[in-house]
This record gives sequence, C-alpha cells and structure tokens, in this order.
Amino acid sequence: MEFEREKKIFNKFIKSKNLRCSDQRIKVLEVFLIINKHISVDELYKMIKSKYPNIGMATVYRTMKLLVECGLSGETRLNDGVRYGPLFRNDHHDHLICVRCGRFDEIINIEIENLQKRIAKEKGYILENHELILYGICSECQKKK
Amino acid sequence: MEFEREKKIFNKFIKSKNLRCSDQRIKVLEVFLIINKHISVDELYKMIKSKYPNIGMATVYRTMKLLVECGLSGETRLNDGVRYGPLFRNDHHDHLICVRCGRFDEIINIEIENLQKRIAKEKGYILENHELILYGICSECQKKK
DNA sequence: GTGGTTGCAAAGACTTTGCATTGTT
DNA sequence: AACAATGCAAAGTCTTTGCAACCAC
Repeated sequence: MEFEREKKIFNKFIKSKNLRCSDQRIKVLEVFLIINKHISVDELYKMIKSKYPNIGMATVYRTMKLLVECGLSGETRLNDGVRYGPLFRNDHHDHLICVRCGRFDEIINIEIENLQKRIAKEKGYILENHELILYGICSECQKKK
Repeated sequence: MEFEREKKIFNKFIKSKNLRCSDQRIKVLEVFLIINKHISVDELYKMIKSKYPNIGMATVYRTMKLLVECGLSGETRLNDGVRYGPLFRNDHHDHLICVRCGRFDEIINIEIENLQKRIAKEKGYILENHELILYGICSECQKKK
C-alpha cells in the first residue's frame, strides 16, 4: 500500500492522543498525499468530495489541523487564505510565489536557515519555527511580456 | 504639526490617484502613526473610535488598504488575522514573534535580503517582495521557566 | 456641481461549533 | 458499552460591498 510511512506517523499520533482512526481521516490523508502540493481546504475538499461524496467540509478542516499537528502537513497563510502542503522529514521549506500566475515553488536552503537562527539569537530569541515567502515573477511570466 | 513627511507622502498619493483627502483618512493615518506598532484593524478601529466616535470600521479597512498601497504601512498575515505596521523608507523589515507572549520584534538584515535575491534568481524568478516571520521564544519568556 | 467618500447594515468568504447520529475501540 | 468522530447546519470571524447622504475639489 501507498504512503506507509505517513500512515504510520498518523496512526502513532492518533493513538498517542487517544483519538480514533476513522475512514474519513485516512481518506483525507490519502488525497492530501496524492495531490502533493499546496492547496486550500476548499480545493482539497472538492477533490475528496469527487472521490468520496459524503465527507463533510468540517471533517476536512478538522483533519487538516491534525495533520499539521503531527507534522505531516505545513500551513501557510497567504493573502487569499490558508494553504496546506506536504512537509518532509527534517527539511523545512520556504516558498517562492509568482505574483502573476500564482506558481508555487519550494525552497530548501541551509544558509537561510542558519542566518535566521543567528538573527533570532542576536535578538535573544530561541528560534522555533519560521515562515519565509518570496514574491516574484517566474521565468514563464517574464517571457510573456 | 506632526508627521509632516508621512502626510506629504499620503497627499501626493491621494492626488496622483484623483482621490480625496477626507478628515477620516487623515485621522486614521494619524492614529496609525501615533500607535507606531503592529496592530489589527480591530485594535486600530477601537483606538480611533475612542477619539473620533463617528468613524466607521469600513473606513478604517478602506484607509489601511490605501496606506499599504502608498507604502506607509506594511501588512502581515498571522494566524489570528492581518496586522498593519509602520514601514520606513527603503528598509524592508522582517518579523520576529514570540510564540509565548506575542511580543513582536522587527528585523532589518541586509544579508537575508541578498540571500533571498540570489535564491529567487537561481529559480528564475525576479524578486518583488518577501515576507519573513521567525517564531521563537523571547528572552523574557525564557526566564519564566 | 461632479464624483469620490462615509457610515451603516447587509452580504460574503472562510472557519468553527453544537448536536444528534454513527463508528471505533 | 463508552465515547470519539461525523455531517449538517448554524454560528462566528473578519472583511467587503451596496447605497443614500455627504463632502472635497
């Protein structure tokens, strides 16, 4: 079966919190993993709905919160709402978004991570997390005029 | 009079767009500048309301959009909503937020700016803007346990 | 006077919550 | 059997919009 690792992580989390491993939660997780990119709850809900018609929006919202909590999904707030996206082990990724077409790239850069840690330290903070969004014009859109 | 520079910027912008310089807009700008920190529209509205009771929430929303557009305010989206905050000439600033107490520090760091430009370029993007939020525990909260 | 601006209330978009029912353990 | 989870709809938030009255230019 697909997504063994992720399901194991989810199961472990579910058990550790004395929650129940419902069909719906597994389906949300599966669709989320298949899509494998940044999406809004609404987009995710539509895709799930088309495959499993009687799943509620509320369940999608509730499940995505769990996925974030157990580290299987990241959460990014953009101008037009929240996006969920896959998170992989140990590599925090940042975002590069095209302001013209909305294209979404991910960045993994150790230098930035280190620089951030240093800056936080200078200000007396212990860094827990960060979120970096770069807005620009992607190569495709540069050609278009 | 206070805030000469900012008012001049705002006026110029207003004129360039054929808008009108209403009392309300000036009041919103003034209170925003007096507060001089990151706040939600709601907080700003309450402070304005206490000074000028018959100003509407919609006007505050509308004016803050203008202030962002003319570069007098920055806009940051946090988990619990949008925050507006002062922007100063030519120095883009990033944010450092304490996850315990909500303390809000600003960071200005040229290295980060340069690194970001380079990364965007590597991916074929022309960088237009960026938003960096670091989440950590501030020095005060570290002491508290 | 023209046409942008306002306050208000209504509408919208997104998200959460209450509750009776259903499902997991 | 106990109690968490679900779907639905209702309720909450935050933000935008429509509109008649109003005001800057």
